[in-house]
Amino acid sequence: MRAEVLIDWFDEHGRDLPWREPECTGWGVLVSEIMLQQTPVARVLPIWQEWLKRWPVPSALAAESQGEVVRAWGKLGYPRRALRLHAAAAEIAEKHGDVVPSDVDTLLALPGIGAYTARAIVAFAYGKRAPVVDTNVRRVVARAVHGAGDAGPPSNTRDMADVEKFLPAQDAPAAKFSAALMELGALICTAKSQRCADCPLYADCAWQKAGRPAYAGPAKAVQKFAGTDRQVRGLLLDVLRGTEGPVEQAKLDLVWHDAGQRSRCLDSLLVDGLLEQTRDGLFALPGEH
DNA sequence: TATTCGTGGAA
DNA sequence: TTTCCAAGAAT
Repeated sequence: MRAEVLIDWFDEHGRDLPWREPECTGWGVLVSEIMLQQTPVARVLPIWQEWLKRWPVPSALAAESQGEVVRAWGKLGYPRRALRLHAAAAEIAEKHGDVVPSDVDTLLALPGIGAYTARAIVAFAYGKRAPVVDTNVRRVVARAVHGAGDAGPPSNTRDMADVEKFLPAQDAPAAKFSAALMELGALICTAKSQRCADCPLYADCAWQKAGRPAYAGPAKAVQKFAGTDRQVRGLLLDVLRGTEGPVEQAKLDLVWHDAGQRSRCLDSLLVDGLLEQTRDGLFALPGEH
């Protein structure tokens, strides 16, 4: 894999996303990375714009109530991310002078920031060299390098070692290479309907040379949604998002027929801190009563 | 390592 | 209509 070829392609075809603008702060990049975990760019864009305008620095978000942050998270999904981002903002404000850390280990210590996000921030916010491995990168490497139809089960150590081999030595080109690799997976080397005719790596892609064989690894578990606790939790939380103050349990009872599952999900939301119960037994978003 | 955690658009 | 999947993290 030629880094230079990929970088040239990125310069010409990469999307103009606001968190890629030179004036975007480390905080802006951090917020984008958290929001983009498992959520498509198109849905993140308007919420990100709103958040950065409303809370331009970590301390601003930290000063907000948890409930308001959960409400502003809207329907991006996986709302525990909103609580973790709120907690990370507080920690950055208190311990790091309101500046997003620029080294992997410090970032990894923050809530909601794992192996991918820590390195993405280091690379994209600070232009430093770090192996950034997400689902796009894993797929591109699986195809272009290993000649497989798709990536097998993740192994962070092995996946990062794969990328490390191709990562340019200098900071700036390495950071751009990382962005380019992800972008290729997002725009060209997609999970389905690949656009191989437009791929800058076409000439020496191992998958092409092998005749583009289908994925041969272990079957990937497809996540169900309808009828799961995730759906019920989402329905329950949505009632609170759309309401000003606390609500009675009777109001929540309307969203799902199975009382046992409803109760279990309500409990789990309380445990997660996404909901709280008031002294009168009403339910509210955290910190809003 | 395998599960769990939302949501909505596209094929 | 159903199925797939979209910049993962925590446990």
